[in-house]
Amino acid sequence: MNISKKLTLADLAKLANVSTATVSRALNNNPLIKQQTRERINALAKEHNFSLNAAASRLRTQKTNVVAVILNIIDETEQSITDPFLLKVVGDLNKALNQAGFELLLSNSAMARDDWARYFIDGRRADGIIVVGQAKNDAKVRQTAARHVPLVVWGDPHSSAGYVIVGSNNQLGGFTATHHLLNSGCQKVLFLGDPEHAEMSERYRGYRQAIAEAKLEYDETLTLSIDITSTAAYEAISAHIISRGLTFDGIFACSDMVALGAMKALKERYINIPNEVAIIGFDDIALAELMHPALSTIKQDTAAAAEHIVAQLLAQLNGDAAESVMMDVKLIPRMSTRQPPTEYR
Amino acid sequence: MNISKKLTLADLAKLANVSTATVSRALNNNPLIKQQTRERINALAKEHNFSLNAAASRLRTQKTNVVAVILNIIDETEQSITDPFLLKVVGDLNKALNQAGFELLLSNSAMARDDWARYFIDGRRADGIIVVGQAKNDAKVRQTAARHVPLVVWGDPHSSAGYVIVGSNNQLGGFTATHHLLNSGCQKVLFLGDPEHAEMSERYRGYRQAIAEAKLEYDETLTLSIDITSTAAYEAISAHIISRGLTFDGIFACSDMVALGAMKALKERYINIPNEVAIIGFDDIALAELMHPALSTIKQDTAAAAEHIVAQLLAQLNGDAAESVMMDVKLIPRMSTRQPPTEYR
DNA sequence: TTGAAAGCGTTACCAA
DNA sequence: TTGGTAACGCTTTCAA
Repeated sequence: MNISKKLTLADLAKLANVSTATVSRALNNNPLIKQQTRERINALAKEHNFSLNAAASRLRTQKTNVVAVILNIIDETEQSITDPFLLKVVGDLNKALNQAGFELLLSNSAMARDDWARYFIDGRRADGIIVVGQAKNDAKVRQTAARHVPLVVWGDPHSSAGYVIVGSNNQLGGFTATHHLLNSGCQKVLFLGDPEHAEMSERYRGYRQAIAEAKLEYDETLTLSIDITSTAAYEAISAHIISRGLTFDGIFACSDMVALGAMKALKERYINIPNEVAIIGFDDIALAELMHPALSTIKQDTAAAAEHIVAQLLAQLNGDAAESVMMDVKLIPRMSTRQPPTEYR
Repeated sequence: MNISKKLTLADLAKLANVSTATVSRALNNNPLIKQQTRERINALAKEHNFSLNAAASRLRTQKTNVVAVILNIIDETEQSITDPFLLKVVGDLNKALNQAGFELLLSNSAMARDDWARYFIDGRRADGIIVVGQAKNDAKVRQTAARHVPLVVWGDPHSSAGYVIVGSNNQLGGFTATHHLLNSGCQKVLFLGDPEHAEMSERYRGYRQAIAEAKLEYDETLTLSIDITSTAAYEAISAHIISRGLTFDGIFACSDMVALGAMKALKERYINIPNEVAIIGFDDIALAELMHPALSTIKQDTAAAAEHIVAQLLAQLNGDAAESVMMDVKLIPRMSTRQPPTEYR
């Protein structure tokens, strides 16, 4: 369109025969400005396709209206970026941030520079930081929190670590999942996940608690510690069956992706789900109900979580007190844990 | 840590007993600066945890080192943000952009303001724009391209639309997929997708071409036009079988997610895959091989694509000529199209 | 090899 | 209700 040099606010002021101060106020909907003037200037701005220079505005106001979102995962080994659950969280965060007038600057721990607070906050690239996932080691998160920058972490709220955490009640989720399996007739429930990983360790705690409350003996060979990926799950279940046989009749997988890997291993051996082995996951990703049999799971409400995360971040930006939030989880029973009719039992 | 006011470059200059110009040059690795001075200043900067104010820097240089990535999908109805393929693309773009020294500002078409060029480029929020997906209607993309801003689109390179496109050879992909089904013994191949959608329409073209080349008659009742989601696929296949019966023995699904929806519909009816109906998808998402049976598909190399996209964007930023790039696709045969042993045929 | 100083385009204070 | 003007913190030209 217009190849001529980019219009500045000063140019617009000249065109409108007012001061730059007036134009600035009009464009920012400052109530001081007379209604008529505001409309005139806005019309002119639209006509000339004018838009404020964000860099200048940010320099002047010391505010960026940007939030850095860091996917805190270690490529390859850990829960990888291919996990649809993470995308769901990012998508919901994007929506919540936009509604609050912020933009989303995306990073992940493999890329973000060593010092998040320094790079994003001191460097005036963002006003606040959201970290998705506590990973196995939250050293970087702690380091960031120590700088007292606006920060909210999606993780496990049980771990009171000196920073604000929003997350599901993982322990209850683990308990509910395991309890559901036991209720469906399982006697030997296997845990498939990473008991060292912040959120997963809480799910594991819930698992142990459900076993204990059912007065069942805990069998440590039924705790399979793996990376949180489908592939690792597939391999672990396959290896277990090969070396020890089918020593379990239920699986609590610490995420839906992990559950899918396990299901593949079972199906390959023509082990019937749920009759021989029932299985339940965690997250309720879109794929869960597309599986055959449809995968039972513990649903995390990511949309609501995203709103809480943004709300807690805004509180910090306004200098108010922020607090961790524990989200409820919900059992979604599907075919993969369906109790068989009595005559077959 | 340091609660005192944020250090500026000027403060650092004072501490080092040099001018601001020298500090600026030192921090930006300007070769004019004496080695020794540079080291001294860098050490001081590190010691004081100094970091440049990006806003000021951007204002001065008129460069942001940010690229806006817009997920061009319409929520709910179209290929939704829950498609893991999109996350893969975003992840790979993030990596490629970081390597080139850029950050990724994430948006989606539902959120990005009406005029992308104005908002991101004129507003100095980003130096360039990457649009992921041409969607059904590329009006917004054309409008952006008309502004002659640095822009690269992930889409179908066949559609020469006045902007630079990087994407797979979708037509060949569609042909290869359909040809593979026919080769595996299918006679009546159903197309499941959206022939109106830019990339999908090319896959559809390939499908038609393969049918024609095999001298088979085209049956229009075997073209199922649906939104590009698993749910729509599940419903369409279910409805088709109910109303017309099993009139097909192969399905070319325009994406893996669509294929998964179709598989669910088949399995629910105990229709054997691949013996009664073979099925192939497109994308090769991580889940494809986790399905049971594992899903045959056409693999798109997203990592390589991301690098091409960034390279073409960089070319435009440097004022060089940029061109569309067509990526090769690859057939990944798995169990969902496995030819049964001869004695069963 | 370094320094002085002019701006980049806004916003917000103080006056009018 | 509006205007004049001094910053915001950096980079870069020109001079030394």
